[in-house]
Amino acid sequence: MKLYNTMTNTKEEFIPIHDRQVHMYVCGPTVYNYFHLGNARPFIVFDVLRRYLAYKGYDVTYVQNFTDVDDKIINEANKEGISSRALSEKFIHEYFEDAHALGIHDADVHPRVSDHIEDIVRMIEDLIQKGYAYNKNGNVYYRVSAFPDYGKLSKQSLEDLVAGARVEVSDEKENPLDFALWKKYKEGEPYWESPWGRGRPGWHIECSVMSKKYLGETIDIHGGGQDLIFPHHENEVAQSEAASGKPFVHYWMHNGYINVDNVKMSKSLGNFFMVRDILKEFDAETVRLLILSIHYRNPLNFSDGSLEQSQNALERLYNVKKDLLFRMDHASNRFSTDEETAWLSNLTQMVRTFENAMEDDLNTANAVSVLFEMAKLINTHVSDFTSKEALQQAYDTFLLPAEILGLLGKTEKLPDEEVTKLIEERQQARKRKDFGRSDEIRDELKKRGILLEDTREGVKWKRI
RNA sequence: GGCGGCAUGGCCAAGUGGUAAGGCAAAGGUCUGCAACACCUAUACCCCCGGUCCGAGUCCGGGUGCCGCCUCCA
Repeated sequence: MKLYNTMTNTKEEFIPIHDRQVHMYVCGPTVYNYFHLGNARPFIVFDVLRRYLAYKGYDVTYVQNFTDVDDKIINEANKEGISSRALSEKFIHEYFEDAHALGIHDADVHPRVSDHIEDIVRMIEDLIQKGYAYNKNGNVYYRVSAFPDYGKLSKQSLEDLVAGARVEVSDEKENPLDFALWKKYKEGEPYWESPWGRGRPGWHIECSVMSKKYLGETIDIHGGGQDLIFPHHENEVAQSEAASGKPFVHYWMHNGYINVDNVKMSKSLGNFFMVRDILKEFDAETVRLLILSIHYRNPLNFSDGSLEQSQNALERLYNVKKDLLFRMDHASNRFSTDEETAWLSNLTQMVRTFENAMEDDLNTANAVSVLFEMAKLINTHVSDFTSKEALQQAYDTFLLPAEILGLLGKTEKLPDEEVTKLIEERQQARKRKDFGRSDEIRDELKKRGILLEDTREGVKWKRI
């Protein structure tokens, strides 16, 4: 499998540190609000990467943190007049609600900053001791000049960074690029005791600490949005490698943004769509399909019709699934014919194509297109085949890649007795060519969300 | 100023130098009592100008336009 590594700006063959194990860390949300579509992209993308690696037989350990100590949380909590803890508890809960709705599997560990203060303090002490950090009046800063590789991830030199720096000038800092590891207590903020007095950790140190704690000093994959490359991930590299003297991450993966009118979707610009709101109108798998229809490193321009397009496309795939289920109900128990076997072999071949796409730097856009090619192959020939065995195999083969992408997971409830009766009555009406009554029943069922289709094999129904 | 990305049919979107995937929408047709599903058919001078090559959407040079990071941000 090849993965694009931001550190080297090339696609590289993926070789895990430990033979069949993969340790990956993905930056999780700052929990002060519901998450929006842009936030959802990495959650979905890395969820799919993780599923694929597991499918390939890797034992994946996946860590995604919650940032629950942060300026934005403090501000929001103060605005609402509740504690930071209460606010972050609420939105951690809301995170899981939306993530589960989107079919995002839980990480193996979801560590929170507030549960790791001691570990953070220890690492900061270590950095001070090694000369990579200094305490000024209860604020502890990372000494960027002590880490010669600073800038290697974002491909910036210290001089260039200083020239473009828009950071606040502070008398306390030796260098304007030095960043806070520990922030001195201020009125109205949560605090913990530390060797430097009361205070709270800065943003970047948490990921270094929690990544090391749960995955070790050197990990396989670290993921997140492109906007985290600098300063967040650059700073993580500086902290972790300074402390351990070892490489921090083998493969840095960064997803592109979701744009609205070609401008990055973000909270600060206000041009965002919350997943919570989108899910009121659209199915979760529609959102997944939209995001997976585009290569993860490319920008996704979100517009009015985006979700409708994906919704219609998804329906095409579901039609195949439902059709196969319907036909399996009406299938014979004989063994597959040679023609059926050949057909299935073509389908299976497409699973290889799917894997090739996934292994080319997680090209889910191509992987998704394979689903549609399978759909076409099935639709074109399925009416010729009647063996239950063949249909079941086609069904399994078609759903295998879909499952890895987290699609086509919904199952339909059977229609209730009354609906079944109406369908039967309509069949009788059609037999005696009473199309008035027939259409009446069809309209009635449509109102109840059930769509009827008359096929050569019988009446098919589906929920809309 | 530094670093990076993008530009492919009405829309979305892949594309490893060798006849331009796939989806959505619209059109015509087949099937159907009608419809729906499905299938078939047509539909792209790949932002511009140079260059390398037998051959370039793909490589090189130069433009144009748009965007991002360098401050919180997925």
